[in-house]
Amino acid sequence: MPELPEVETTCRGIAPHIVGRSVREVIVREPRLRWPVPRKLNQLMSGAQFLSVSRRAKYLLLETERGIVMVHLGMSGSLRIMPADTPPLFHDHIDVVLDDGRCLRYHDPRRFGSFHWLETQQHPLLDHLGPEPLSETFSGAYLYGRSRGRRIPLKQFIMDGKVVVGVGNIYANEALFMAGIHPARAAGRVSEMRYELLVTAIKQVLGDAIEQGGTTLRDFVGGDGSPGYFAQQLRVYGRSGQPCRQCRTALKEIRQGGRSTVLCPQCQR
DNA sequence: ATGACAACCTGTGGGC
DNA sequence: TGCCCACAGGTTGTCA
Repeated sequence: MPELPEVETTCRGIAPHIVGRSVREVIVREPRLRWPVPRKLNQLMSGAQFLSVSRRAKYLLLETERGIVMVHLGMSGSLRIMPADTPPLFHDHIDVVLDDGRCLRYHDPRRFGSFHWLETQQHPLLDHLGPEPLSETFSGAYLYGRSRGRRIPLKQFIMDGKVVVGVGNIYANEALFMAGIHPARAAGRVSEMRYELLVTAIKQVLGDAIEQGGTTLRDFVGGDGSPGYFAQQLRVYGRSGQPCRQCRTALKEIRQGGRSTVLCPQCQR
């Protein structure tokens, strides 16, 4: 479900509901996520007040006065605010019950997501992450420099979190189309000028998707329950075989690193 | 260091 | 209608 825009939408959606609130209790119904959920989460968090909500890569950082809850939504995770007495559905694995009678509920059928407790801002999973795609340091010159000597296909290169975070399969496809570059081109053989175009495209597509509240595929909804509206604007993702919006050529689908890539063989070289 | 690939898990949709 | 396989928005770990 979530790529960076969906995580950012969740971040903005839940923040107003939890900042300033205190934790009444934490209910862990299913601790077997990507990594085991700490058994002591309830003990650690009960009574603590939330100070801020932020995002690093696709991790949500829920800061309390005692420590930070680091949440990843994996492929199918979501966080919603709802009345604490709402009967849990199948796959509603964790409730963070608040002092106002509501709760932050974590739902994740595939259990690829995670909950960590951090005593400080430091964590091994955050150590080797690349720059944020919407930051100043993520530039054409940066990508060009990082790509020299690399033979990896360009799409896999920009989806590598050590290079840049937050570019998932949907938006990698979209950005490469927007920049007019073939996804299978070796990263090390792309010019600096084309990397400038690509970086501009990545920033634009992510920024637009965030503005629209993320891409609704299947049942994604933001923290307040409202759907995202970006799906209707997708240029190539999910449109294999359909005509390119620019040249009407049939879009082609290939597989890269086990993920599907959709491209226009005419517009992307 | 790099790149290829399996692994984690459930749900869904297409083809037969 | 029902069964089986392939695939789905992510990331880590292992191996050559």
